[in-house]
Amino acid sequence: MIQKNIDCEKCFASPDAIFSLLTPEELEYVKKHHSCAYYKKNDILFKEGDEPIGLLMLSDGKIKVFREGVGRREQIVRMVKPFGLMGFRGLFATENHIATAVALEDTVICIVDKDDLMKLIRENSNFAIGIIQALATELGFSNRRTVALTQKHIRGRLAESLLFLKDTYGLEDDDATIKIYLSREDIANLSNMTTSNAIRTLSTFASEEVISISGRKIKIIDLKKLERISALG
Amino acid sequence: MIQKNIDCEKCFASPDAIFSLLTPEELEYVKKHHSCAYYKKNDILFKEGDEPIGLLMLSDGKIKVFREGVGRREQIVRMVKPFGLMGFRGLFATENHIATAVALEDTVICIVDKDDLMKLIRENSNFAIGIIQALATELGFSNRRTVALTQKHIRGRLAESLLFLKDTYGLEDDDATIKIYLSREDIANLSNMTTSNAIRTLSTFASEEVISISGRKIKIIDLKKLERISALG
DNA sequence: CCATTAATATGTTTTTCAGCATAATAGTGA
DNA sequence: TCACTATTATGCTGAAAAACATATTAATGG
Repeated sequence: MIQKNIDCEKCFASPDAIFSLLTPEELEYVKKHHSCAYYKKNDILFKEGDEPIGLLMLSDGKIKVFREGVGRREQIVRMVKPFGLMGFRGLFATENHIATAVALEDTVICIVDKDDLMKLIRENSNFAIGIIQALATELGFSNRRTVALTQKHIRGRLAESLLFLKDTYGLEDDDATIKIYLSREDIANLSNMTTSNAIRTLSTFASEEVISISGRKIKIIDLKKLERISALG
Repeated sequence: MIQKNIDCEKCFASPDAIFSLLTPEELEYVKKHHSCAYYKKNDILFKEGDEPIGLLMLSDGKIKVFREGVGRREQIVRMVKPFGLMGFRGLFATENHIATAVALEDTVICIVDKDDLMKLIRENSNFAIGIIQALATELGFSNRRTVALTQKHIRGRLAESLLFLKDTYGLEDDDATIKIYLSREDIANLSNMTTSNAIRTLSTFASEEVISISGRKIKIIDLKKLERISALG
């Protein structure tokens, strides 16, 4: 699965990626020592219980990270977009992965092994602060999400998920269609509801002309209304 | 509210506290530059929307951290025990507080302002890693909790909360009574249910002889059973 | 110490949503 | 291409939990 030193240039070039915080020497070092991995749609990057191997940066593609709860029902806790970091939390909490990561489309990731990661954190305080920022942002997201998922009703949860997907992956050229191709089941697992209810509620939103649906493509027609539904709960 | 340089010795002496990672010089510096703050039961440490001022370490007491959701209903996202860190997440995510912290009993905290905090993180990689560990652990907790709160049924959620309180604050000398004094409302806000349902379900647990209740004191009678209820959902 | 308010307790009603069933449609592999 | 499977769609039923109502008990302040 893992091929050495191919095709993560984007990770090293993008100003959005955490590697932009490295010194030229460190960057050179990482370029030499990292690995790349390629995954096809539905491939598993890591599973709950696996030992973390280091820092994974998504170079290309989309990933869902979920936990299995009661009755193997999955709850998506994160959606990753390019240059997002994964897989290193457990290293620091000294535990194995508590979630599973699956590619939603063909995906390339960049891997920095744990020793190199620790080395960078120790040597470069900017990089360490970058890691802290990533965790702090993610924790904020998680706390907000906990409350939204537990307190909002189905319509509110689904509306919030759609807005979240829009914010995360953006819109297509029509400036309306959410740039992700998710099954109804994934949308349900993101929004803490059954697949039936995700389908049903999406249909309702469509009939209310808040969104329009064409297969798995979801177009936001009335953003204000969608935001209102989300805010109201 | 804030008095300078009094009574946080514990924070500087405990091997459990993050300050144990500081060099003697840094420790001296923090001892000189920190502040102490004293709060009575129900006092607010910080509110959702407030600007973070630095790192808060709980020296003595107990604190709940919650977010207000739909209809001002509060969801507790964290319970802090001595030497736990608070209030710095927003500094790194560059946003204001997204939650409110309230003292559950008389409380002493130690405050390191943000400039000093940044200085320590930049200078001492062990300290930086300590901060990373705190965030990583908290994020793991939050993710687990999201799934438990959304997927488990009332009994499972309440059982889990009781076990969580036991693990966080420990047991009294009888090795059974949970060492915290919480209102039913707080228990409900921790467990994502209405106060009525918290009261009702606690009564049920008592009648099933899983716990026994004496006012706000909760004694765990059948730990195995409680764990089973929590695991089952 | 009493009056007032807050917290706890418990019963009843209503809403929300999960669970199940069934059908139609879309995807996939031999 | 056709058979087979997965996904989407929709209706119906029942369980779970919120909302509401009303006592009862405990805590608090004048």
